[in-house]
Amino acid sequence: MRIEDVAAAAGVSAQTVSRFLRNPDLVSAGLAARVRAAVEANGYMPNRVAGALASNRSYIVAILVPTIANPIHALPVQALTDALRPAGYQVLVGATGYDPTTEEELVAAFVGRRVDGIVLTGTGFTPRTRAILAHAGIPVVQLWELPDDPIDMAVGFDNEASGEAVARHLHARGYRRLAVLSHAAAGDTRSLARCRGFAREAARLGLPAPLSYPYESPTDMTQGARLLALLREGVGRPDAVFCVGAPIAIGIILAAAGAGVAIPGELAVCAFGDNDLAPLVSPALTTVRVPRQELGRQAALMLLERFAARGVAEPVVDVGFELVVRAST
Amino acid sequence: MRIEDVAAAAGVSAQTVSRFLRNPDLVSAGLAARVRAAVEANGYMPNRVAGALASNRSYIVAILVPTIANPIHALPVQALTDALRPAGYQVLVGATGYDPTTEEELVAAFVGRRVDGIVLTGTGFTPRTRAILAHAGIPVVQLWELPDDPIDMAVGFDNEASGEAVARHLHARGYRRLAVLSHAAAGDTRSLARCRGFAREAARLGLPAPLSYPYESPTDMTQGARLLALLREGVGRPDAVFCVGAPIAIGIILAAAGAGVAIPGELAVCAFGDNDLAPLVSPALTTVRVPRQELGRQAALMLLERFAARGVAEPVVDVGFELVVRAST
DNA sequence: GTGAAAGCGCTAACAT
DNA sequence: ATGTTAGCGCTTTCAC
Repeated sequence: MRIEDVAAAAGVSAQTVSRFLRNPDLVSAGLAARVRAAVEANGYMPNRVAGALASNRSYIVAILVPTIANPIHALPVQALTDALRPAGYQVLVGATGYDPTTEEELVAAFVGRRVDGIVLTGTGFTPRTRAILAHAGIPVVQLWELPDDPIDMAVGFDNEASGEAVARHLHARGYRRLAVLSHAAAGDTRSLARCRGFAREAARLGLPAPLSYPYESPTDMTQGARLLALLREGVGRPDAVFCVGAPIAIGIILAAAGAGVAIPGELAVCAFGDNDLAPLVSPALTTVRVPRQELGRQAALMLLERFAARGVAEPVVDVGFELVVRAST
Repeated sequence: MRIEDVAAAAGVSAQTVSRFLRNPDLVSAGLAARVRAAVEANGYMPNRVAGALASNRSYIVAILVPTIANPIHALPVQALTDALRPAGYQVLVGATGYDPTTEEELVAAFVGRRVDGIVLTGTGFTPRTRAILAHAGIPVVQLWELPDDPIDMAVGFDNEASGEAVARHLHARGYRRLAVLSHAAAGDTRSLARCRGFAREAARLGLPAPLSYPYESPTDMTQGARLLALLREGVGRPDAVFCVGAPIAIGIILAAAGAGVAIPGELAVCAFGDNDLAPLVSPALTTVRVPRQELGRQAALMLLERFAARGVAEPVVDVGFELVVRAST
């Protein structure tokens, strides 16, 4: 069933049906009624692929995340999806696994599909990724960071500053022997930035360089026991640890209870990334909270503004972060 | 830059470029080299929208979930995405929020986009949803259940049986005053099935009907304290509770520590849905584990088989479930 | 307000 | 192995 068949059934031209479908007000009441009847009688569903080809608008937005399985990224995807749907947009998701090459391939695939916009939870772009995006000329929103040299638009916060804030907090609480646990993937540039800020501020405060222990899986809470043991054996016995990823911190707190390690007495624990569990574990976990929903929602709003051809006033939006101090430090 | 421009640059026909792009082996080595050079020189990216229209294959699969923000659903989305990508498919996600009407709208939108297949984490379909799907004639996989009357294909397990298994386990452990906590949304038919199985088996074992307390947000662990209090005041003081959703159970276990309620001494706790935290909390949580990755992966495999026009031997796949007994019961 | 004509950029089917 | 022809089903543009 094509638009022309509906037109024939309604005794109008295909153009009238097309107009009615997109904006019923453009069609006189009489014809509108006939078209509506014909559409319903035949169960006609417009072919949006053909529409996309003809209009050069796909009404699809793509989002790239390291992994959807991590709630920290699933939430922005959900918020983006929700904010875009009322405007008729659907969301295509790609998981890069923190791999810049996969990211490049996905960007190429999405550009080939002529998506109307792309949201990137970046992974240290390859030069070609940037080139493809520039060449495609579609709106791009970088999420989770505030790049000096944005590809196009960005919604994020200052990752280095978040690490600095944590270092200052631990220092103010009297902790002097710091450690940091972070994700080892090369593509996780934002984790690196947080660590960088943490180490720099520690140095500025006259503290020794934080001991650093990388781990592989950012969501694997069972790593807690292993990492806790590592910390307890660490050179100079750290008295506070900054986990750049809340699940690891939760794992440590739960493991500490079993191992009889007093928190924060023997070891203070805090984390980047708020988590539903942070206030519930015992002791409650000090975290850096980022408005993750807002990240996705803002990205959607900026894209919609662009689609409406209104220029975006503020191409880089800082949603900020907040240090939520709880009992673990 | 269109395919014809590339063809002109390479001194071949558009068809040769098209062939080369999809299967280089179909083109002789000499021409292949020229085409490749022309493609790269011009940074040509095929327009997959036009390709989809001409071939009637979009290489897009849609998946509907209640919400992506819940890890229980995010994992199958990730697994589906991963399994489909090597075959050149991308995934469009829709969040129904457990609302059948939203589900219907999303199904209509996806069908309009001519997706090659749809995966449904169903929400008690409206009749129209079924009609749209039947009319579209595309492969459909229902996830998380084994319907008697599947729309097309299904990958799941027996939800009622999982509730029954839990009831038997609690009875065998000597618990006699059961309660069940479950999600209140009308569209959450699978939670209802688990409760039904639980209650039916309890009756068969001669136990009184389980007390039932519904809650709104399936992922809100802070509900734990409130629900724990409710249970402690419950008529006949339940000695065991089945949480149809692990986050609630985790919340209860964490709250119990603060409230000085002994688990399982004063209250046994178990849950449907395994969770990374289940083995880590104290006491470790007894759960029904479902192979969630397998759910997404199997759905992908079945769709790919269909796309390859090989008939699917087994249109309904039971991935089973497993009762993982831990210290909380 | 409505309709006719001309593509959008690709692939299927057929011919060579 | 390569080229030619004819759409895919819609929207854009322009005429009435």
